[in-house]
Amino acid sequence: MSEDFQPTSDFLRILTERGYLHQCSDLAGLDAKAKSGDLTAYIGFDCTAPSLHVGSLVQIMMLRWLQKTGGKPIVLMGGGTTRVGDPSGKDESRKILSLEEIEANKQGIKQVFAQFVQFGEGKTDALMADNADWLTKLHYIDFLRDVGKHFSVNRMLSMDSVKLRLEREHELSFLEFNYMCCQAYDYVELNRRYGCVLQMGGSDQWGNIVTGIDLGRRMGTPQLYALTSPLLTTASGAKMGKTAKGAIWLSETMLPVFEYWQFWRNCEDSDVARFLKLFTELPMEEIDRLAALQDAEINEAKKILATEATAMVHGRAAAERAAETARQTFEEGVVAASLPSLILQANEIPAEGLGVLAAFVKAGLVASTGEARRQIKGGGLKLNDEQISDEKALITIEAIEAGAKLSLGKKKHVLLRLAEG
RNA sequence: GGGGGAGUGUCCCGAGCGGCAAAGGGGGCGGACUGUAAAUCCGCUGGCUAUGCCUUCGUAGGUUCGAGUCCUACCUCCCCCA
Repeated sequence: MSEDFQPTSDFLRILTERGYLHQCSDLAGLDAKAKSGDLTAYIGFDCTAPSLHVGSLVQIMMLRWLQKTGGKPIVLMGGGTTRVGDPSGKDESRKILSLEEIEANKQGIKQVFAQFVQFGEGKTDALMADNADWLTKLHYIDFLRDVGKHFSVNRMLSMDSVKLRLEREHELSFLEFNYMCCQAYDYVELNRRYGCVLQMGGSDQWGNIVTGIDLGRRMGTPQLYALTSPLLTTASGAKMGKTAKGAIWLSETMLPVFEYWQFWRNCEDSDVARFLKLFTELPMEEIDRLAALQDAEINEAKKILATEATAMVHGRAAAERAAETARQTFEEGVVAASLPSLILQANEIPAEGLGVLAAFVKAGLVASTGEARRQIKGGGLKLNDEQISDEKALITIEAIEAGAKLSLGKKKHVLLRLAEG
């Protein structure tokens, strides 16, 4: 990488100073292009889930910055490539999703984007494309002759996405082997349709992106560019956004706002500065000030990080509500009514009361009654801040009406409530 | 095409003389200590109507009172020869 190069375009300057930049095929060339005020770039997202999670947030933010600095972002939905399945970073083939599922996922993902970029018809308005529009119309023999002849199997075999499967001795189907060809072709197609000259993505996409540039050159596109962001891990090396309890989703229906806020609040000290730069839009001077805080004071920076990052996804009002809920819960020790809650129908509760094991499972705090038992043994479950020692304990309707708070550890809380009427 | 080896707990890596819910790590979760952090120490890390029952060792059969372990076929992978 060319550490010496000082970008002069707003876009690359911001990406550089905020830590989005991992690799770029030609910084100087791209910088000039960005400066010309006519930069169209895309990032592809496969429709494998009904929402995106924080693992994709870096990419989303890059599109947002692109728009803010005068470029045109294209969000490419992988309606076609999702039917193939990207082998990058996966041990096994993903199960084939039905067209309905893919379509539903696409809608969910589109909603997430509406929070971050402005869609429309204007020059810098974002555009949403779907590669199903062209990939599903290709004819096999024509595609092999026109596109396939440009691919070298020798080089395809050396790509990380392929090598991983080979090294782990897992099967790689011919279907998946073709994924990179589809992605490369997407790039060419987006250039022809919209004049897109930059593809961005996570560092694991480098190979696929460069393959697209190469294909473009052979098929007569103008010079295309590649830019990747670092693969996000926490300071202790764990992959971002994936916990045992599930991914950190960006959609409220899949993860309560409070828990999203908590995710950022609980980051490691050494991640604070990096996360502030990547996931908030606070000015750099402010971030420098926050990052300089030491010891317990850095908690202030974490709260700001949590609120700013949450506001980005869920809106300022919801973020501040989450911050207030956290303040009451952790700083005052009060039971905040705005904690995530589990609404129970009266008929779900047996006359003698609801068993604690079942209650914790229903609340989603533990995955099974077995885990609930184990947590009780380890002293991890609490009812209204009292450690539960008897796994047969019951929670009566009266107790729920009086207010019942279930806790796993010190940080995860769920209120039990009775449905109205 | 011929010969040799391998696939283990649905997060990963990896032991496993026919009695195995299966050693040990890493990761994760909980406890102690803290600042809702890190580091450190301790516990847990198949499911259930639970002193018992059910499901797990690539897939499908077979031998056996009993199979991760032995046999057969198939799938996938690695190595050597052609």
